Amino acid sequence: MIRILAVDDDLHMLNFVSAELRQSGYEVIEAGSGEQALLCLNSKTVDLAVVDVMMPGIDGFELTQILRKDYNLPVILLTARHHIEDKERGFLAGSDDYLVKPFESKELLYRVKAILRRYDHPAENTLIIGSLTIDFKSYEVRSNQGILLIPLKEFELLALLASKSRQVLSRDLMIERIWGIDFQGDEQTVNVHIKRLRQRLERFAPDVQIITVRGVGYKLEVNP
Amino acid sequence: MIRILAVDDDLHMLNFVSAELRQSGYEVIEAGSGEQALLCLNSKTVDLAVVDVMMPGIDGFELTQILRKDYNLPVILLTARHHIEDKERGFLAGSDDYLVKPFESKELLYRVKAILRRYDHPAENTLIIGSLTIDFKSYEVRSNQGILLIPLKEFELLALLASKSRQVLSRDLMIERIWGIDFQGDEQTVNVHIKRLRQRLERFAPDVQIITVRGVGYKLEVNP
DNA sequence: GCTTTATGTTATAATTCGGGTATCTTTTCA
DNA sequence: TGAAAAGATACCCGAATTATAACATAAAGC
Repeated sequence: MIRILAVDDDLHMLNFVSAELRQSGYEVIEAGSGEQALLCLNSKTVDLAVVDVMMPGIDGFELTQILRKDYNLPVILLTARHHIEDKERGFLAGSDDYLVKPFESKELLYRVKAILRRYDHPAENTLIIGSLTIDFKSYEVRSNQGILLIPLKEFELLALLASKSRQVLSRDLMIERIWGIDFQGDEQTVNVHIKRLRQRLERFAPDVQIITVRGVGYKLEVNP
Repeated sequence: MIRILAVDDDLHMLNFVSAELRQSGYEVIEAGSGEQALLCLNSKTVDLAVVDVMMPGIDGFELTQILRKDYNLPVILLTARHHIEDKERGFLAGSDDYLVKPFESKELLYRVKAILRRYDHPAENTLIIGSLTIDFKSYEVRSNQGILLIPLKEFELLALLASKSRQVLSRDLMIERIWGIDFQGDEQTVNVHIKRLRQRLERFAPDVQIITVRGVGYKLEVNP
């Protein structure tokens, strides 16, 4: 099931959008504000976001930036105006598409489809990285050495690193994604978990390595 | 260099499109018909296609289908009409986006960028300068000699110089951009980092050189 | 209820960077 | 030509960053 996050402070519009999307077989999560949208993402994974530009608090541009950067989500922006400057801001923020209200529902659906088609949708249950297979459903990690059951936090850390393999992720980002925005603890926590994960990988999948980039964060690399 | 295939039987429009794209730094290959477009693809690889709908022979819809299916190319369709049926046909054929003529050139450019980004096109996260590739996501520098991991400050310095290659940058500017406005230290610091960077490049990418412009600053140059 | 495991904290060790400084080299121009 | 300025180079060392280990709870399993 493909899950779409719809964000709009205008309830009327929000209902319209989600009704149309649901009718086409998508699962829709509704959020009345940018803040609420981010909360939703902590508990649910989604495949695409449809976001209104004009909102109090975190506005559409800001939200788009966060969704693209931290969650790697495709975004369709909705706006009442169609000034070129708005489009410029939207695309700069990283939106994938831009719809001017009022629009026909078909228009929205086509654009949703086009984007999902392009994201060739690896929302599967497993992720293969080097000799490792990470199974999100069973929370297992497999390699040619067998099945490894690892603690949740380490699993999440590995999954996060693997989902953005080769990219350096900051400790900050990891904490936000794994522990949540309101985690009180230290960044040292990440270091410790990295250490534990490394120990496991060392024996279990020596070709997968966690590289430290001093001053920035960590990344996952696969050696030949 | 990102290469875009522009297809239109209307030469006036074709010139407009390719001029705009070229001005933004893309390499453009022009084709006056669908048939010609397919011919081009035999000799050149391209990253994206901008296709007019109304063409004699193979029309835009048909071409889109072929490009998507056989070449896995993203496609932006251009049309004079904006009937919803046309958009429907376009999206069904597999286009990624749809622009109605007349459109502003910026509109086209944003959509091109958005699509390339959607494809997670390497060009969006990397800077290529001579034999070097600077990867901002992995903080790696690659050349035909392999992968180089360099300290953060040197990486930032290289990235800055590369992003403005051939332009002379003052030490002042570099400090402001890399260390921040409130850096207390000496301009000598820059010299030292330049020295270190030079040593690295010497072995790793001899075609890329940091030139001193006495009394002004440094610039990056690529030798043939 | 006892043992084991998970997870965060704290303390300490290890490492690497990055900036300072001293000295040598080159350039410039009086 | 030679003194002064700018830059290159070599080296040092403190401090910020990260790694590691040991510990303390809490949760889960038996």
